[in-house]
Parts: sequence; C-alpha cells; structure tokens
Amino acid sequence: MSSRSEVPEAAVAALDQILELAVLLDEDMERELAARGLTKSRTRVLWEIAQRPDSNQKSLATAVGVTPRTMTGLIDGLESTGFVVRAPDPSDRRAQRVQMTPQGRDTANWLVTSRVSLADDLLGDMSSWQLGALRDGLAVVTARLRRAMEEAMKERKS
Amino acid sequence: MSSRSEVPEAAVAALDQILELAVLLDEDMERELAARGLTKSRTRVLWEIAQRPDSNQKSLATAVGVTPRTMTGLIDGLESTGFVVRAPDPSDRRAQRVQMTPQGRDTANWLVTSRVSLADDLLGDMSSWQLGALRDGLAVVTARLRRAMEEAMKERKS
DNA sequence: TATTGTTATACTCTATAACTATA
DNA sequence: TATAGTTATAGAGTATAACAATA
Repeated sequence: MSSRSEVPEAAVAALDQILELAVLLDEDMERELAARGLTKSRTRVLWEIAQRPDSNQKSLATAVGVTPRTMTGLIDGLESTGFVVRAPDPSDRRAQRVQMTPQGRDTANWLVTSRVSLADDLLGDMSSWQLGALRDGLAVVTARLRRAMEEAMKERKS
Repeated sequence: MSSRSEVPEAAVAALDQILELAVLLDEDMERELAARGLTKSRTRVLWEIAQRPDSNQKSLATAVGVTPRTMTGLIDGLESTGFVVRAPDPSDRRAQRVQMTPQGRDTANWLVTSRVSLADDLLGDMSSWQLGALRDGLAVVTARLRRAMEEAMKERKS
C-alpha cells in the first residue's frame, strides 16, 4: 500500500542527496585549500585573476560579485600570503593591476589538475552513458533553480 | 577522431555540473534565509534544537561541530532575533537549556515545508525511475568522497 | 562629474586561551 | 578535578558610507 503524497518522497530524497553531496564537497574543498594557505573566497579571486591577467580590482570585484571594498581585503590577503602582487596601472594612476606570483601561478595550475583528479576519483569508472545521464539530470535541475531564482529577484524589485 | 584522455572529459563535465548546482543551491538557501532574518549557521543550530529540544549549549556545539564559544555567539544571535530563549537547567546550574520561541517553531516548520516544495519545484515531474537513478548516482559519489576524506584525515594524523 | 581604491565602521562566523561558577 | 559557559582576543568575509586621487 503506497502512501499517496502530492510530492513524491523520492523527489525529497533526491534533493537531500544533492544537498548532502554539496555540503561534503564544500568541506573537502575548504580543507584542501586551507592546507595550501587559501580560503574559498581568495581562491575564487585567484581563479579569476588566472582567467583575466592584469585585471584591476574594480573589474575583479564585479566578476567575483563583491564590493570594491571587499576586494581590497581579499587582495590584501592574497598579497600578504604571496599569491599575487599589486602593480600600478600605467594607463590609469588610480587603478591597481593585480598579477600572480610564481606561487600564484603554481596554485592556479594545481586548481586545474586537482579538479580533474577529483573527477577521476569520484566518477572515473562510470560509463559515458551513466555520466551523461547524471549530468543531464543535474543540468535540468540547475536550469530550473536558476530560473526560479531570477523570478524571485524580479518579485523582490516589485 | 575522439581525443584519448586518461580522465574522460565527461567525468569532469559531470563534476562541474554538480559544483554549479551546489553553488546555486547555496545562494538560493542563503537568500531565502536572509529574507527571514536567518543565516546558514544559525539555521543549522535552529534545526538541531528542533530535533533535540532542551539541549544545552555544549551538546548543541558538539552536534553542529563548532566550539562552545562559537555556539555562545550563535545562540546570542538567535536569541536577539527572537528565535530561541535561554532557560536555566534545573538539574545543572552551570548549563543553559535552549528553547524555541513560537517564532522559532514556526520557522522550523517552514524549513520542513520549504524543503519539500523546493524538491517539488526542481524534481517533481521526474519519474520515480529517473529520480532513483539520480539519487543512486549521487549516493555513490557521496560515499566515495566521504571515504576519501576519511582517509585524508588519517594521513593528516600520521 | 564620474571612477578607483582606500579609511572608517559594523556585523557574522570562526577559533584558542583564560576564567567563573558549578559539578 | 572536570565541565558549562563566558570574557578576551584575533582573523576572515561581508557590507555601506565617506573620502582621496585621478580621469
């Protein structure tokens, strides 16, 4: 005798599984980063710098989604721990260009390889069919959530 | 001509999809909670209090995984915003029992219903077969990650 | 006038260490 | 002696507002 419920328990169970994995991934990343003297926020910035070298702080702040003031603090932290340096922008004396040190570049490279090796550890033995199904299912969920959040944004404005 | 790579790109793509969804879920939760005067950390505590009423701060700190000092601050926040109250423990005059206010109980109930309605919004129309496959795939990944983290812990000790 | 980055201030989460009251 | 919770202190992330230097 199956219990009749409007929202299938299977959907809640699947969401819980997603949330559990999300929390665990977060903890794992934070631990790995801490072992190398990084935090999540600083890593986000370092990654952005790797993508667009010689950015100024303003553009980094916009890209990462924080205020310029917060970016000042993040760059302070990355600079004092040796990952980046500030250099004057020759074309605008107000601005600071943020550049990676060799240590910063090594770390950015490590970020890339560790992402691949994590994928291998967690998913390496799955068939391409399985991987495709997993990815597609998650992509649908992601798209729906993004749309729901955008609509909630609009309502916030009204 | 398929590119031969040791780690299939499909695995990396699937991991990226998991990470993207995790980030989005995190943002969504934080936004919803903020609209009700809560933070993630305080919500975690409120949830724990709902599960084990009349806990003292020490047991909550252990359950949530923070130091007793941090729990003091979290309870301070929850108390000043009206979600919980401290009450003396009749059996131990050192301890404080943390109890939910009506507002706290309402919020705890809302946490439950919002989880179900999110599952419905995101996954409600999937077949039980699809949901099962998604959940099982994620469960495998979760179990592997948990095992990897535990092993990393052991190595840290040695 | 507008923009870049900073100082000033404030709130949250986190931790360790020292201390009080109680067990 | 051990435990529960606090004060004291510190670091990290986040924000707004005011301000300096420059565009």
